Amino acid sequence: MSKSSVTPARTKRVGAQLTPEAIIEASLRIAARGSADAFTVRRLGEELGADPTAIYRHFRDKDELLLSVADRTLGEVLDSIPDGLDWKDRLRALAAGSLAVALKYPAVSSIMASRTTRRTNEFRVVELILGAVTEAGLDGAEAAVHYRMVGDSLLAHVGQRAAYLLLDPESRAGDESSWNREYRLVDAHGFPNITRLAQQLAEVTDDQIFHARVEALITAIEQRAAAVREA
Amino acid sequence: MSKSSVTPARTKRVGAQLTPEAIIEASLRIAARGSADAFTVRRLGEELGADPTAIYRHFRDKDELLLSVADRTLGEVLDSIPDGLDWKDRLRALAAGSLAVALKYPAVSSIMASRTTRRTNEFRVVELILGAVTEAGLDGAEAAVHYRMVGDSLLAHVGQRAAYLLLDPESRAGDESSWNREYRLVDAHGFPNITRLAQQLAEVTDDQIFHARVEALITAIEQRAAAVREA
DNA sequence: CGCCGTTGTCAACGGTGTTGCGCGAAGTCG
DNA sequence: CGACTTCGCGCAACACCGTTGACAACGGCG
Repeated sequence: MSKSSVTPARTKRVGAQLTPEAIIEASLRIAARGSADAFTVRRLGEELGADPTAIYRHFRDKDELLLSVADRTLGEVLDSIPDGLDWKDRLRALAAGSLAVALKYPAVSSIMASRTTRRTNEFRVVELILGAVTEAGLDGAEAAVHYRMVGDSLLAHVGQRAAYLLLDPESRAGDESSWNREYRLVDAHGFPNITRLAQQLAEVTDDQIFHARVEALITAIEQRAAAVREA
Repeated sequence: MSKSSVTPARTKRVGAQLTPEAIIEASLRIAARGSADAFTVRRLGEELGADPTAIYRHFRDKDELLLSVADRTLGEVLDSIPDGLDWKDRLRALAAGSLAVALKYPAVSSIMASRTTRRTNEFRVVELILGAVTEAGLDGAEAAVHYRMVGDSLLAHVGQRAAYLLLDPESRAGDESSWNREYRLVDAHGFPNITRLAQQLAEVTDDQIFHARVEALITAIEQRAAAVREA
């Protein structure tokens, strides 16, 4: 105890087959395969060529591993954002990057939709959004609330899309075709708007929705900043 | 086949202990208890005083039951919306009602955040939102996209809040305290905005965020309608 | 009455995350 | 250099999950 607590960092065995890094990378490889139930401890062991339970020597439980993996994907998002953009385009780039990464690792981001990693890359994302709303002209409590609005909305939308990707094929088929089936058959008297817009509802694309949601966030910040400036 | 298809409704046994109704109500009772893993087939059997697998005589699988239960909760939402509101207040009432129901049955709405029930009450909600955006002045593809924006955003936010409620206590404690712990300790040079706004970030309430998100949706519809009117 | 479909029970299957035990090798120290 | 400790790993097992198939009891109907 006396000596080991003096040099705790050196305790690492050189010949350790598994490292947190290797486990995280294997997790990403599995998550990228996309199939719904892909990311299990046993499959992770398979991918690593090791016993599944060996993972527990490096992460307390699957949740802690997941947080680490998720933070790694946040790093990918940040790397995709170019410098020199104004606040609006920075938020747009963040949104687009988040979506791309979420669709790349759906198993991860669907679970993380309502979590925080509390790790370094998350701090960088928070800083980025706060910088954007600050540049837009908000500060103090206003900035804090609008950061949370942007962060939570982005996370939620991206998690939604990822979760949808993970649905078993039959459930997804049911959801997908509903606009062309169930919604076409509703009673025209009771549901005039659905009846009138059935065709357009079936034609809406995910990208249109995503665009509308992102622009709504930007507009909201803009409006609030304008109101503050006036006061 | 010939006779049973003539009177399919009468096939019901009079003495049937279990009915779809009873199962849905038991599910709601369990979901309302709130604990994370509460809603399992075995616990449902316990609540019903029957064998867990008896449920499969009335629902194809747990997913189908879940869709039915979710649609029932949508009914509760609709019942909470008063008549005679203009489109903005109708959307606000829908949002508030959805949140209230989601927090009442977190186990249900957290799973349903990226699903559609394709059942009657969902049609009514869709009709309601479409009516609102129509009243706001949108039509055709514009109305369809903005309906999806509102519907998906609402579902996502509400599912997020519900999922958070279901987190095991230690994870939730970690997430909750992070604004007062990890975020207070970041490097002031690398993260000036976080450092400056740490106090305000810790003080943001869920209701403030919810309000901001709902108003952002309304503002976006308003702006789009104004732009369309001008053209 | 006797058939038959419906409904509940029971045991079991394959899957999940997780833990306790033992082994063997790497690092430390007399 | 040998003994001792430490620790990463494999193995077997546990509790729980959703789901299935066989079987028994029961009611309605010919």
